[in-house]
Amino acid sequence: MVEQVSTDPVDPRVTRSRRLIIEAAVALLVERGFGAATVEAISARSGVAKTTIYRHWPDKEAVLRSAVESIVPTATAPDTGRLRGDLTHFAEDLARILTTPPTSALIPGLVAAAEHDPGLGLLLAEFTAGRRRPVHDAVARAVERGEISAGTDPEAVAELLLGPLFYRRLLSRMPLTTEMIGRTVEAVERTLARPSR
Amino acid sequence: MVEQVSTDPVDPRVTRSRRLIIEAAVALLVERGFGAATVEAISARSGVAKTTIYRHWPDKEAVLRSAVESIVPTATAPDTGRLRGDLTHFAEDLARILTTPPTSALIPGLVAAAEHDPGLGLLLAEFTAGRRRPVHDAVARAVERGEISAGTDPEAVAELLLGPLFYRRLLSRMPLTTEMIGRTVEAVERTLARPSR
DNA sequence: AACTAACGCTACGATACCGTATCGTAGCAT
DNA sequence: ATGCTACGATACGGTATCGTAGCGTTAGTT
Repeated sequence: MVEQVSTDPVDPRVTRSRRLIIEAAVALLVERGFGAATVEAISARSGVAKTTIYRHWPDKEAVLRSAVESIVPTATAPDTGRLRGDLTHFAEDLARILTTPPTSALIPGLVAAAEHDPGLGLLLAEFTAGRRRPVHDAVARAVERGEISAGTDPEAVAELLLGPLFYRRLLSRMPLTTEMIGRTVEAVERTLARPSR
Repeated sequence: MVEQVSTDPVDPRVTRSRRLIIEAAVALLVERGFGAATVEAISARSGVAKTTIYRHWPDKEAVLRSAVESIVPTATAPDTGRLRGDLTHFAEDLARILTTPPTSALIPGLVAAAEHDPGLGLLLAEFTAGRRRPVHDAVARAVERGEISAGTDPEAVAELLLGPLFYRRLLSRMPLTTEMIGRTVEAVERTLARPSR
């Protein structure tokens, strides 16, 4: 009996359709929010028939989940050798995500939609957890280097750094300037205790 | 000619209808979000005829704005005589707003709706600005008392304090414990410079 | 070239809304 | 008691969605 490998129902038409659909869904989400991301709008924008959309996804929510998944960025975390540098890199990366499409426009809607849609809630939770991990790593490296106390709570550091950035984007709606980012990183650093030996 | 004072078209039926409508709208917003707050649902829930709703508001958005306005809390700002105390009071007040209905359930939806509805955007902006003001005041008092440097940026302090709290509620969805609040207030304080004389 | 799977198109049925119109009723004021 | 005003009930017309069905067409596959 031939091994039925799980891959390769790769009809190029299928991959093409899926790609066009997701691209259109993302564009609509970004430009006009969750409310405007309707199946018919996705069909019109992608040039793919509505029927075909339902051939690949069971319902609208599934399409939107795929669209959101397709643009969740992975956090970058360069090791600059100093806590200040690590945190700055990280904060600037987050600021980019918060201020440039497609992610920029998506996050507010995602936050609200997650409140009543468990599937999207899971996506959001994964996204934010992934966002905090590089901070944890940076803190761990700083502890190893003896920059900061071993008792430092990495989660607290992450919250202090991420919180103000998200706050600007979602609540106060003020611009995320490099000046503000630098100031926040410095503030977070002043928070931390030097190692006691 | 009798002075036609601008007040008192207070037919008790009117006030009663308005009250029932707003109560129902708030309940729907809180329990099931902006998407479920439809005019027909408000009518059904309030027992007030849909016609009557349109007799008092021009359209659905206006009703929802009134509903949101009706539950926007004003920020409290007691003067405890110490920055630590002021900030703690304030943070705990905000934590309550973020974790107890009706405001708790409303904020995520409001954040998203504000993205595409200028009217609600204005409401959100006013809400957040009002939230930061007590922090500004507390910082000003602390400067006067000589607790902290006169060069302290009150806006930066507000962001550092509010950001992590909102972050927990909206993004990481972890509980807002008094322990976490205390830790955050302490961190914000460590950020601040003593006055140079 | 023939077969097959994916696709496009059009048309539906079913809801769910919005906002308006009509008309009769009930409550308030005087 | 009488008039005015708000209200309730119902019914609309109009849109916008969702998700499905039928059927012919196209593009890969072999």
